[in-house]
Amino acid sequence: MKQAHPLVTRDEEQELALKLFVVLSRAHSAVARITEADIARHGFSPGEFAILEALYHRGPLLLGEVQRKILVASGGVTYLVDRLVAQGLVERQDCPNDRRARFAALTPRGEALLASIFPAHAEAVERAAAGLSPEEKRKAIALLRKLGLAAAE
Amino acid sequence: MKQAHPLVTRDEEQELALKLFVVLSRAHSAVARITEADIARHGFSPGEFAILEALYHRGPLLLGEVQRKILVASGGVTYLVDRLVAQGLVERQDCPNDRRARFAALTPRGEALLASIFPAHAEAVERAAAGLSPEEKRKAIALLRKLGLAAAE
DNA sequence: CTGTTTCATTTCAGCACTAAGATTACGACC
DNA sequence: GGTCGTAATCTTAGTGCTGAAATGAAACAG
Repeated sequence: MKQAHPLVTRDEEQELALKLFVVLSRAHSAVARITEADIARHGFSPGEFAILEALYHRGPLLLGEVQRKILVASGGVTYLVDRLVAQGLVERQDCPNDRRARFAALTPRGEALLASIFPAHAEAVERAAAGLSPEEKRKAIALLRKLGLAAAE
Repeated sequence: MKQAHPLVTRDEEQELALKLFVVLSRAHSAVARITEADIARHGFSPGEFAILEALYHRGPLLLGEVQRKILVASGGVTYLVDRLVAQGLVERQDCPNDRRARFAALTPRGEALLASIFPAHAEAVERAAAGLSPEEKRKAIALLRKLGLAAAE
């Protein structure tokens, strides 16, 4: 299909890949450090907050959907949802069509909490990403999406 | 200084930042999943391998330098170096100028091991990054570096 | 010197999460 | 309508790492 890029040797290609991996890791960890500090202010772990955010924006989700969305191991979903249930922010609901499956959904209290803390969180994310202009953000989004989709096969 | 970008509203800016954060997280985790699977083949955790790699490419490093390079908590360096010392791959060396500080350095066995496994690891990273052309990799590297440096303050 | 502050590393307790296996339920096919 | 493969969730034991406090050493002020 696509011929190897003729002006780039294998070694240069490999060096680019290694460099890309380094800056990707460092950028992610620098940005995550900021957003996670904001999350920690409210006493949540990253995984807990990821679930709250997913349910807040998409409504009730099957636990398996939650797992795919937030990328944790199967046991992790159970663990995290249990903790949020214990805080009264999330509840499990039986799935009418499939007795194996269950929904996770925000309780009214969880809904209210997220409505109150999400705007400030979005601003923290905005500050963390403030190093790029809107054009640059758009380019970075397109490139990262392409990279991520290819790496996920 | 730089005027707010006049064609982009606050809400659009925030949405871009949130989207960027999502694709950054997903790209990182997709790529890391591939490289960590390769690392696990040799029985190392990501942190252990990061230390081996740093010492392999830069030679002996002070433990504090290792910490900054691989971005772990202070206790993490001690823990990880201890494990590598127990496997005979790394050794601690006293620092002549400062009795508080210590170097970590590869042993001959660690050096030989890395020489034997690093090429295949580099190829795994190359495959993980194969979704982008060399031009795209260069653009992504520049953008991610800018983003990462700004987020790290 | 002496005291205080700062720095490099280690110790230790604890936590967020993983991975493997168990459980229960669906679905399709004889 | 049993059987078999597969899917969704939960259980459990364990791990890789964090964060705070402790240790010991340097640096600097007075």
